[in-house]
Amino acid sequence: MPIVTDARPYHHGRLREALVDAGLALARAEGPDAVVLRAASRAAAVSHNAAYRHFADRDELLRAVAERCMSRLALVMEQRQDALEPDPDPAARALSRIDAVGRAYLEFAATEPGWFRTAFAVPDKVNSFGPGEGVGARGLSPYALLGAGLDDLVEVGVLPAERRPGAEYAAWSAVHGLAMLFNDGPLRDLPDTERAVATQIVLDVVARGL
Amino acid sequence: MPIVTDARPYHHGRLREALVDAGLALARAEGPDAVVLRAASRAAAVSHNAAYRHFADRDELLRAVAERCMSRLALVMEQRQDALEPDPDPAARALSRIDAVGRAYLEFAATEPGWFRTAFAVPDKVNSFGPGEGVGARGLSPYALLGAGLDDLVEVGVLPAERRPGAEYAAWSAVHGLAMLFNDGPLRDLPDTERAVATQIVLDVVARGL
DNA sequence: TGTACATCAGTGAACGCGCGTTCACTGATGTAC
DNA sequence: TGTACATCAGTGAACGCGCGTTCACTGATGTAC
Repeated sequence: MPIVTDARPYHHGRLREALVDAGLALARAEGPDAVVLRAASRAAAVSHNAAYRHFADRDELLRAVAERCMSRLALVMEQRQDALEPDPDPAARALSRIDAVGRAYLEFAATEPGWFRTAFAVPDKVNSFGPGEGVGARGLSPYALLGAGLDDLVEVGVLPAERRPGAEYAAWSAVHGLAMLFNDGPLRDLPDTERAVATQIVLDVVARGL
Repeated sequence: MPIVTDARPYHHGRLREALVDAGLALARAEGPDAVVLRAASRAAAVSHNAAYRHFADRDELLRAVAERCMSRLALVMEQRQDALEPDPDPAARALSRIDAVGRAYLEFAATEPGWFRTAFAVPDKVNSFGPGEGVGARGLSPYALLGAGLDDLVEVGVLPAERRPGAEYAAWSAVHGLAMLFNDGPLRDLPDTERAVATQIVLDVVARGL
């Protein structure tokens, strides 16, 4: 029997999770480009190629991290919705729920720019990450949460059914664009008060336009 | 007198321009990250540190390239506007001119994704690049062209004056967001026909919302 | 209950890549006298 | 008109960086018998 003098055994035990956690920390601080195998291995206190026992290559790690980032976005959306005051009026409720989706998106981009960029850093289709990946507590992706909100708008009669198809494009583009302009774009130096104004204008225009 | 046997003299003559041109080609093919001193120098057939005679560092080259990209965007906008059929109705004319701004933006992003990303790759404020930089043939930046279009809308009575402030945010965000989702985002695999639909929806919603 | 052996999960050294940047230099050019 | 000299615009070698990835390896674990 070997004498165990160190709390850290030869076998890590949960290295895969540790690497993803480390990658998440890197993504948070520096964005997707910082999610590299060597840095993640360093953070997990493991030699830099131990990672190859758990990921085929760097891209596989990045995908795992990006999926977690997407989940976090979904969770923020859900939290924002759950925090709403109960409203007896179904139309008002549906409107405030979709508003919460948009604001959560912008809040996430503003407070976690690294994670936000990382969530969109991997090539994939609309419903990224396949079923059950990149989702929140209700099992819905951010895109699905947006779609559900729009469906509700139709149901309560706020959104004409004929305008429902493709409504995601308008809502998503506007909010995504604003987030990009704020984070990495020409509006990055806009003061907070002006940001709030811009946010309100964008959400209003989309709501009115739909 | 040295015997000149080579067409390429020791002194390049217009190395700065040659490096920017090379950087532009790199940006076009691979985006802003590919605008690196060594590759640009190679393309200009010059040793890789000759560049330091003309640029303080890599970032200065990137800025010069990005500014040219922004100019190209402005030029595409102007071309789209100039190509419009003359319309006697001032309101219709103003509307089609602002529509052309948005479509040119999306067209540029779609046909020149590398340049598009590069144009926004340098940290700067709204009116990037200072006066006279990043502008089109009329001396206006893309942002200024958008603003001018919105001013026209007010003038012809299509846009209520009280909604003019901040209207840039809504228009720009929507179009920028769609471009990002198409180019580097989750909508990158959308077929062309669906792209056209999404584009139309986004432009319609913004127009109606304003 | 013991043991041989396959398998799994790590280690450490090394290679190659391309980059930014610095150094000491040389060839070409222009200008004061 | 000639010439010394400052200045400008290049060259070539080198350093250091951090990365991805591969190789041959070793320590730990689990399982068939």
